[in-house]
Amino acid sequence: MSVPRVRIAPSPTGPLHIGTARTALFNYLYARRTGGTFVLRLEDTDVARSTVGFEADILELLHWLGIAWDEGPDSAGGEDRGPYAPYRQMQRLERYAVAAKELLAKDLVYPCYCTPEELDADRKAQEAAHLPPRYVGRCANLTPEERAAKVADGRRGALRFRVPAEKVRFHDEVRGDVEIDTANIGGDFVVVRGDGTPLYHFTVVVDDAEMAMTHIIRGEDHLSNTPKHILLFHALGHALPKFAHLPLILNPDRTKMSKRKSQTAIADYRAQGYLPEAMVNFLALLGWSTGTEEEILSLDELAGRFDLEHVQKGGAVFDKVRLEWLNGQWIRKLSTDDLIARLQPFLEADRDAGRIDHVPTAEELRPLVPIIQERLPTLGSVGELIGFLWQDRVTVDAAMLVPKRWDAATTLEALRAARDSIAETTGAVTFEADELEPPMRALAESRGWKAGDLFMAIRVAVTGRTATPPLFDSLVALGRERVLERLDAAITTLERSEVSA
RNA sequence: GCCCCCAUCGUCUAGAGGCCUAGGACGCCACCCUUUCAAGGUGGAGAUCAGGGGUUCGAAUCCCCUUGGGGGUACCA
Repeated sequence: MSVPRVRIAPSPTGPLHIGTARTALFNYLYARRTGGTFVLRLEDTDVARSTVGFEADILELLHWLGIAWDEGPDSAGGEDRGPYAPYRQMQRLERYAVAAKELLAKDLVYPCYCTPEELDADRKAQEAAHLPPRYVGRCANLTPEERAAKVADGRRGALRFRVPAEKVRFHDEVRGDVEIDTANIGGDFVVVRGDGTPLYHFTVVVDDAEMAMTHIIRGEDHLSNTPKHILLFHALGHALPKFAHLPLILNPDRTKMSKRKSQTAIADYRAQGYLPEAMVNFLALLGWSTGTEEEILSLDELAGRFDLEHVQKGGAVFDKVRLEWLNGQWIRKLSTDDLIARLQPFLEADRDAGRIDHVPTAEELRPLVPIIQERLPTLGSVGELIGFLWQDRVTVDAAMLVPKRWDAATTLEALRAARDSIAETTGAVTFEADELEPPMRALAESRGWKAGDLFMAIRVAVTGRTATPPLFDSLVALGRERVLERLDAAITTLERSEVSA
């Protein structure tokens, strides 16, 4: 067989969805593994719901994930690239019209003048009679006179495909042989709306045929629709591509992943600080495995291993906890400069949201990388981790300042002693972690305190939180002046609560 | 309702008749490391392979049934 051609065909009716991204990824990986061509086509025939904003979101986030396509539009409203242009269905309308005309001429398709009300009544009647819903065929055998009468009556016909009575059999690359009786697909289905715009099942086949797709790799939700597509391929006189239906990505309750129950927009994951490397790695392993025990894999490594044989048949629950773990793995692999660069937008967002008062420079950030890199589950958690460094002041209440095993009086005494020690024994110039720690340990020992308790009191006083990166590194990052200021403020807070108590 | 698909630890999965008294990873628990939090290390609990019948010397792996779950059933995609 010739070079494989595969595609992703998103509808710009919503932001890039986890499921779409996963399907795009599998197609991309398949193309790269086989030396094939990966095409992106925009299915924008649902004019009422399609927007350029969604188109922009989809294209941009696929780029962000590193999923590159060989043919199709590169950007929203941008020009198409590739020999089968255009790749937006609304710009391919004549082609569908030509195909429809051809089918009409062969009587493979016929005009249907049924009104929505009639159709609705049919459906209700069938439901009441416990019959499966299907088009009753009212317009299937209209005479030319009857048609003319309908038209004269002002009715605009939709085009319906004549579904032949047969069993459609096909081989699915992941599921094996599938057989569906056309008696069960709902009767003659509409292919072109009354207003002349084509419908999904029609456009997808016309385009897949014209664009010479060799493999249709898509979600399992299309498995039941495949007979319609096969019938259409035959009607159009085109050879069948191979089909591969991927297992669905599921909500925790095992229903098809949805916006209602899960976070489905890729943009939201990016905004929270998930790395594209982690998203891709995670998505690839939802419904596919290498067959080995490898699991931390880059896009290139995935492309070198991907195959349809190891695609799972059953649906896969989207486990966000596992994603977070993988994200941590990828964050730890980043170079210092790379991490700093990727953190920047998140720090700016923290500043814009008022969570920090100013954004550190790359040089301020650099010495912190060793102590934060292994503590970041996501890039977005940086503010939560070390935001106290760029807040003008931290607020702590007296209760929080007192370590578990201590009382307020001890804490006050300890903070005063620590403050004095830092003020007296360390200079601004040599304010280093190595120099800060010994006097504090000595202090704890001389008073019979556990070093950990002393450290905790200082930690809370200076950062406003009980969980932070190592204390002395935090003090160094804060600088002598601010450490003393914050210790003073904490001491004052404690003194006041002593008085009122 | 009807049609189709699916079914291994809570989750993602390895497994294509004997290598499985079912392996790995996430999560969980314990311990180690340790100033907190992480990260890391070690160990542990966790699946009678949905259930029942076959086939076979032998089945998680093949067949059938049952049950459960999911998807599809639009002039949406």
